[in-house]
Amino acid sequence: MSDILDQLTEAQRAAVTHMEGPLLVVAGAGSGKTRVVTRRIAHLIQRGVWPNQILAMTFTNKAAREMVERVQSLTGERPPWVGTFHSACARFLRRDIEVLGDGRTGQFTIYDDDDQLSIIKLCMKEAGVNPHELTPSAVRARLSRAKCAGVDPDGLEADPDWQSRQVVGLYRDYERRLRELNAVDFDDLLLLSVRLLQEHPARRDVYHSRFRYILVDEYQDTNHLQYLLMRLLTGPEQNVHATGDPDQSIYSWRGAEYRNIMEFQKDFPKATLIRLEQNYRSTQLILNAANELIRFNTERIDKELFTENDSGVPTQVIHTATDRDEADWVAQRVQALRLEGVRLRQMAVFYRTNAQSRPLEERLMSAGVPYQLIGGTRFYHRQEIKDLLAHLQLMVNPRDAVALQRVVGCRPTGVGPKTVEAVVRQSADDGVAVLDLLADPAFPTRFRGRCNARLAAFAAWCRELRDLPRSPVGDCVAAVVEHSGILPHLAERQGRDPLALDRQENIAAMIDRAREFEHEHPDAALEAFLEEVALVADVDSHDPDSDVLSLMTLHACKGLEFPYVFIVGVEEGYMPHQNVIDHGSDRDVEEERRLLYVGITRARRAVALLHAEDRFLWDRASTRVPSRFLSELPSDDVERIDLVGRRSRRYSRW
DNA sequence: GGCGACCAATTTTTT
DNA sequence: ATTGGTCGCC
Repeated sequence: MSDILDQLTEAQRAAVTHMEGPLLVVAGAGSGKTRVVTRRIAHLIQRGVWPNQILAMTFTNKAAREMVERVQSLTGERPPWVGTFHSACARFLRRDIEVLGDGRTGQFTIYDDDDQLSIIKLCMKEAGVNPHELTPSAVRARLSRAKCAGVDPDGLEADPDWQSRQVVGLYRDYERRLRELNAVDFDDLLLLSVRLLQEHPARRDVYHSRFRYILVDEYQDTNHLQYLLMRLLTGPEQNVHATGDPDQSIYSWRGAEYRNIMEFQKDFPKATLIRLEQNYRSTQLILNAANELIRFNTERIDKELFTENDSGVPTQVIHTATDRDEADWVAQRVQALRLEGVRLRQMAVFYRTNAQSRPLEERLMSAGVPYQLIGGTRFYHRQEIKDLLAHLQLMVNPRDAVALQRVVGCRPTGVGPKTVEAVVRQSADDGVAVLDLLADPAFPTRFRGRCNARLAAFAAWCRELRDLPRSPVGDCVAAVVEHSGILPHLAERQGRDPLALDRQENIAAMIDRAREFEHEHPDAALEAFLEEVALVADVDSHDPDSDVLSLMTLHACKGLEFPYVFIVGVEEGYMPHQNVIDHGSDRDVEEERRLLYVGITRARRAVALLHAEDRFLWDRASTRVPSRFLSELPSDDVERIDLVGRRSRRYSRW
């Protein structure tokens, strides 16, 4: 017990020892929030609460894992259930989705945003919508926004915005298709869980008696559905604990409403409010810069972080001639710090968009600086990985015709889109899952189309796929790779596809990943593996133990900290982003400012903000303007270094 | 109808 | 860098 309460300030201790009733902790950047949350969980457990009566929801799987580890080392007990909203919902639905009676079963597939987009394109094609007038990604954004706000097609029909009403038909088609495919998208995980709890009080009671303590981290970034979920999961005892910081809300584009945190006390009038404003992470000068910057936002609760740390060194603002010089400066500075004995894992580079990593990577590579890229072209989104996953998804969910199409298309099978279309139509007519139809030994008699030898051979192959052993997971994935013929097919393409070798290696890495998963969860089913793969975030791949430089977007850096931080591309067009300048409101600009605030407050010892005079954008040179946010920094605490016209020409490619 | 080759178009941020 | 479209060949 004693070490749980060790070295805590009064405010922190009050939060840690809070037992019953609603609790809101407004925790500024670097104020020891994680510490407070993990210790509160440990404290609850030590006071006799069973770990499995606690449900904690974090923003990323990595945060969840960390929390589990820390609680475990504090208590030595079995850890509570910690996960993201999405993974918790996936588990609720695996169990209970059939209660909803919309035709979906516990074997549902989780579609990622790419799958979502292809379904929307299909719907648009069928409805004869011109994709140039209304782009599929705009439709997706609207549908997602509607879903996250809890608006169904009927509700959208009443929307005052005609552009929203325009997509009502597509919304209905899209939903119908997902139901037929026995699939859900990310938003559905939340939406259907909310529906489950709202419409089936008996299920809700089950969850209430199971989870007596609910904790929600990063509350400023919850959307309406997540808010409803929290309220629905909170039992009559109201043991709900939310933690967050309105100044770090950076996901409004995904439906996050930081008003949720502002109104917690209205929702729970008995709530205890604890504010953590002392920062233990950064130097005074870093904090001055951050405080001064965020003061320019009008919509916020007044909050001023303070620290008793050293004043440190001024924040540097570096103006270079080109993007190449910018990358060069970072590489050289990293090398210099290394010579001073700073480890690479103590440094990180942040940027606004994933595409900005390219010039950095080139310089770092030639300078011999090892780095890890968080995000970017994500592993699980590579085509060969998606091809392999489609096989597994089809095994689990025999109704997944989208997966079937991918399986057919990833290598020559003698079967093409037209034939698949006919088979899918037949399976719909018969009311039989498409894989079950194909795998049926009586397929030729049940399929009313032409059944030539190639199709019969493919049907036999499908039967073998369906009957492969599904556990243990590692063996299953290896067997599917073997059966799929993906590797020989890639080997054959070696000459024409320069990436063929990489792809083969990625497939091998995927088998390793499955074996690892099997090792961590010996009894887990194939479904569980697919779920993990579908729901892992990019920050989840961040490995703080390997001694390399970390590169990531400003969104991905949330929740992390590094002694030395570089932020590149601090220019109009990136910060704020061009889309915000062109179409955004003041509120959107404020979110961009918060994004930079989050980046700066990750740093313990020093921050450098870089911007270039000229930059290659879409293969064309463009002249850049420093970000408006740079002029908002306190000039006394900032050191401005202008390198334009000095060493630039040496490295310039013009 | 299937398949391979070639060209264009898209990328803000992510569970 | 993936994908979706079109074209010519089997």
